[in-house]
Amino acid sequence: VLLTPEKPFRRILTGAIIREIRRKGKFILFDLTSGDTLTVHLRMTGQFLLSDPGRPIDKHTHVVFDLGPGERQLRYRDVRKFGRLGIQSREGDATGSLEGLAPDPFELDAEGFYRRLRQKNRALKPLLLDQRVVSGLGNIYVDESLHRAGLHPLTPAGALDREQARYLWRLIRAVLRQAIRAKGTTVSDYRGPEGIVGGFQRFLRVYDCTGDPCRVCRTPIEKTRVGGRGTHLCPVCQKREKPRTIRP
DNA sequence: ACTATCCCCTGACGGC
DNA sequence: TGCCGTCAGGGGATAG
Repeated sequence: VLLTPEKPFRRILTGAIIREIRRKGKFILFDLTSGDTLTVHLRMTGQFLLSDPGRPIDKHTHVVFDLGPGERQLRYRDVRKFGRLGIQSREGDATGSLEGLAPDPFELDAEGFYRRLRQKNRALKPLLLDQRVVSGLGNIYVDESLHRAGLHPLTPAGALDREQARYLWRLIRAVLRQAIRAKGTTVSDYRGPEGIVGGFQRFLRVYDCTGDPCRVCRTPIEKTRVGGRGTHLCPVCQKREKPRTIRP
């Protein structure tokens, strides 16, 4: 392992062996045999790409990992440079801290989710995007989950009863599972490590569907702004009023 | 405790 | 063609 960044990076990564690659929320975690962990967040435009070592390094590639003789290189590319690479070191810890990060939808059960939004006055969408409440959900998957659950993004989180919270949780997990199975959502930049686009954009029902007819009621999908984020919804299926649970 | 706003950075797109 | 404003899968800092 090798390359560009700072001293602790080179020191810890040079010659390191990756024991396991994990995910927590939006973080990719490379556990090394040394006990240290490389933590990565791709943010908006970060990409890991496997590349033949001979290929020229394009101008947006910032880190190159040599994986060993005869292996392709793992290259970190990031047009907007919002992504972060850090090291969680065994002793002192350092740049790669995941402190405060909530469990993700595969680490938390429906009851735990309900407890986290119970008696909260915050609107549902900003709450779901808050990585200290639940991790792993971004703008696309929140919009998609809320539409499938028939919930308006501004619904006060505390207004959901236990059954409604469980229902939303089930749909959140279903959306994420399907998106993972489809290998991600490519609206524009996302690429998998082999450079290929994801497949979940084919299943989007509101995100990036402004003006298209809602698949449930044919009402045109609207785009608004909630908590400073672009927000897509069906004005008929997702009423601001009292939420209701629809059994599938 | 929570909201809104700006900022980080680059590229794409629309209007003039 | 060029210039300007706006917007983008995220999230941290700061002011109110």
